[in-house]
Amino acid sequence: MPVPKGSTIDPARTRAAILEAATPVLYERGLDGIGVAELCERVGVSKETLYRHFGTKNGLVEAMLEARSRQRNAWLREAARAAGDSPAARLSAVFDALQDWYTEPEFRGCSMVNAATQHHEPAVRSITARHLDGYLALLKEIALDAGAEDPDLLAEQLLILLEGATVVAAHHDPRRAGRHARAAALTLLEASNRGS
Amino acid sequence: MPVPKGSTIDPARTRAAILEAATPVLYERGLDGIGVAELCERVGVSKETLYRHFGTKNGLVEAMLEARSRQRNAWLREAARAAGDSPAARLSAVFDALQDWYTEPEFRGCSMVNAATQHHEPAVRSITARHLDGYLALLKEIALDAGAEDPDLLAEQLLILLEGATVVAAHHDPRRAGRHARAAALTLLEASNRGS
DNA sequence: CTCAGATCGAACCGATCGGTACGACCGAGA
DNA sequence: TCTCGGTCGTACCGATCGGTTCGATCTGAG
Repeated sequence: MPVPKGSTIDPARTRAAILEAATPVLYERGLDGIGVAELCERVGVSKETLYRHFGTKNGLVEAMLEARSRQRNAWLREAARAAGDSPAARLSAVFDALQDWYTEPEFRGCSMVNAATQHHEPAVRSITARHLDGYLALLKEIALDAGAEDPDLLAEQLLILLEGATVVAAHHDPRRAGRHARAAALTLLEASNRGS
Repeated sequence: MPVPKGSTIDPARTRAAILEAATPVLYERGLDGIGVAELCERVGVSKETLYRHFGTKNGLVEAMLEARSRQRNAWLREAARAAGDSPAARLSAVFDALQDWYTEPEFRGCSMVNAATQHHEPAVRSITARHLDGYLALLKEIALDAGAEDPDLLAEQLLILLEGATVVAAHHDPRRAGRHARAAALTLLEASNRGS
C-alpha cells in the first residue's frame, strides 16, 4: 500500500511514495504519454493530493527527474567503486553495468535525455545537463587515475560512448551496445597515455 | 508560395510541399508539441488537404521521417565520398559534417531518434532502426576499406560514437562533441588493424 | 463553356488534456 | 472528545486535441 489512507501521519512519506510509484510509469509511457488522471490511478493517489505535493504535472516531472538523476549517478559510481582501484577495471564495470541495464525488458533509454528530448523547458534541460555533468565527473576521475594526457578530452569521449551506447541500445541493438562501447572505452583509455 | 491555390495542377507537388514545410516545424516543436491546426497554419495548407494526402497526423509524421532519414543518410554519405579514398579522411569528414550540424542554431538532435523516443509505435521505431542501419552500413564500408580486423565491431563502435556525439551535442556540449568524437573514431580506426 | 477535382476556411465533433472545487472521511494531537 | 489537516472520489472547468464535413472558390482538361 503505497499511500496510507487518511493521515497527518506523515506528509513527506506520501510525497516520496508518489515519486517512487510515478517514476516507472512516466518512464514507460513517456512524460506526455500519460495524463494526470491515469497517472494518479496507477500511483494510487488522488489528483488533489498529487497537486498539493507537486503543484503541477511539471513539478512532479522535475522532482522525479532530480531524484532519478541522483539515483543513476550513484548507481554508476557504485559500480565503478566496487570494481577496485584499477582505472581499466572501473571503466569496464561502468559499461558492464550499462549492458545489464540495456537488457532489462523495461529499458527505454536514459530518462533525463528522453525528458529533455520531449520538453524544451529550461528546467528539464538543465536537469539533464547536470545529469551528464555527473557522469562526466565520474569518467574524469577514472581518466585522471589512468594518467591520461588530456583527462578532459578522454572523459568527454567516454561520455559520448556512454550516451551513444544507451541510444544505440534503445533504438538498434540492446544486446551488444554495452560490450562494444566497453571495448572502445578501453581502447581509448589505453591510447590516452601511450606516451607515458 | 508553397502550395498554389486551387489546382489539379499537381497533386504530388502539394504533398511534397507539405512534407518539406512540415519537417522543420515538427523538428523544432516536437511531434506532440504542435497540433494539427497550428501545423497546417505554419505549413500554409488546410486541414482537409493535409488529411487527404496523409490520412492521419501519424501518416504525415511517418512520411516525414522516411524522407528525412533518406536525406540525412545521403548527406552523410556525400560528406564521406567527397573526402576521397582514405578511410581516415572519410571518417574525419563524417564527424566534421556532424560537428557543423551541431552548431547550427536549430540543431535539436537526430529527428529519427527523437521521434522514437516520444512515440513507441512500431512504425516509428522501425524507421529509426532502419535509419541507424543506414549509418551502420556507411561506417562498415569505411571499416572494411581500412582493413579492420573486425569490421562489424568497429562499425558499431563508430555508430555509438556518432549517436553519442549527437546526444551530447544536443544536451551538453554542442561545440566540442563532434571534434572529440572524431578524435575517438580515428583512434579506434587506427587500433582496429594494429596487427596488420 | 462546362465539368471535375483540388483546395480553402470555418464550423463542428467527441475525447482528452491539465487543473480546481467540494463534501466526506479518517487519524493524530490537544 | 473535538479539532485540524491530509486524503479520497467525483464532478466540473475551459482549452485543446485529432479528425470530419461542407459550401465556396479556383484551375486545368475536354
